[in-house]
Amino acid sequence: MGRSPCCDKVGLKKGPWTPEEDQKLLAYIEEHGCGSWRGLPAKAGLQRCGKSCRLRWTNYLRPDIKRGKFSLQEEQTIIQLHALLGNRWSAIATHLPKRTDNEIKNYWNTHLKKRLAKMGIDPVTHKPKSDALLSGTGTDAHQSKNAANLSHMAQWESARLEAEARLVRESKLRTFQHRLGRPTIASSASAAQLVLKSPWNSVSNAGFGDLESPKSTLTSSENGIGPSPMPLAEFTGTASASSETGIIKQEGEHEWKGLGLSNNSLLFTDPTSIHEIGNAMEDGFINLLLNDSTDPSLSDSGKDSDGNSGGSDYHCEDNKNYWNSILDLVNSSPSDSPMF
DNA sequence: AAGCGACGCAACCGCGGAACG
DNA sequence: CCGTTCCGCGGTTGCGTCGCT
Repeated sequence: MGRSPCCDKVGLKKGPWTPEEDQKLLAYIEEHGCGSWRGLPAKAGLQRCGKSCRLRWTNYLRPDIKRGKFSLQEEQTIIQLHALLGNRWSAIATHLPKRTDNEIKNYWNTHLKKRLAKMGIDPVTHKPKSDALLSGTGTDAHQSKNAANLSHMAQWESARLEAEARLVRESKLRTFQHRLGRPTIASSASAAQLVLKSPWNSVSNAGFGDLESPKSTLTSSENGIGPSPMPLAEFTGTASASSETGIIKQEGEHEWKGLGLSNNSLLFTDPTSIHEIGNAMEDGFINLLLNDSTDPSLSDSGKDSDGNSGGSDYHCEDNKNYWNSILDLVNSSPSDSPMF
């Protein structure tokens, strides 16, 4: 249908932004808000296209951006959400207060992806590389059915998170504009508690008894009150090299150490335990789908910190724990942070 | 001290889809 | 319903910085 360019290519500046340009953009947005990006540059006196202005604002100038090193908890959150969502950086960003999707994407590509690769984990599938190869050979009908179910649930969860992300963004925008004295169109989502449920919520009594429903409760940031992000993992910092596991830890990297699941935290017993992530991503769902899962001891809250109950149950437990931790993660409100 | 490659981050590009007339 | 415009997302690139030789 023919698409006009986002801006006239001639006469528009490209490349790094100067402090003067930043100041102009900031001043304009503080004055008028960021309504139409297309018309903004001309009004703000900038020789840039609207796209460039939007990018500069969202990735750099926004006052609610935290810059600098990612915390361990943030790293863990990114990895877990990436396992769930894939390269949906904007959705991931909504669960990381004050981080932009671009920053998360860059951090993933430059740090986390390499780190997982070093640990023998496919950063795309979050499965151990050997398993990733094997997974393509499965011909069993039962297995493929389970995989389809897994995929289906993951798709729903993904779609739900995207919807959440949109609502959070809208809420943040309204908050900012409200603070600028320009209240925008009222939305039913504003200041309201939003509850989005995944479809399998409704079948929890028919086989997902112990699976904490991936229900999200979003509270608008306008009230400025919200629960603190739950701790997700426990790390112990170390700069030592681990020749046994083949993992070379660099300065600033951390050994992922844990003791099982405790108080909504996913804990790894050793660096190799992260290999369980891949299995958990697939097997966790499959187990949940296949098992009766009515054992109340499988719920997060009652989980023993030992986690080494042994035998095949051990894998099963870990997988459930892993998936529950991800669901817990996405259940935590992304809007708990004071955005402005 | 200079050269060179690796790395990290900011910014750009193209596409998909929502919104609107 | 269709065509057009605009926004936002994800992938990619380019350039500055750092560290090694």
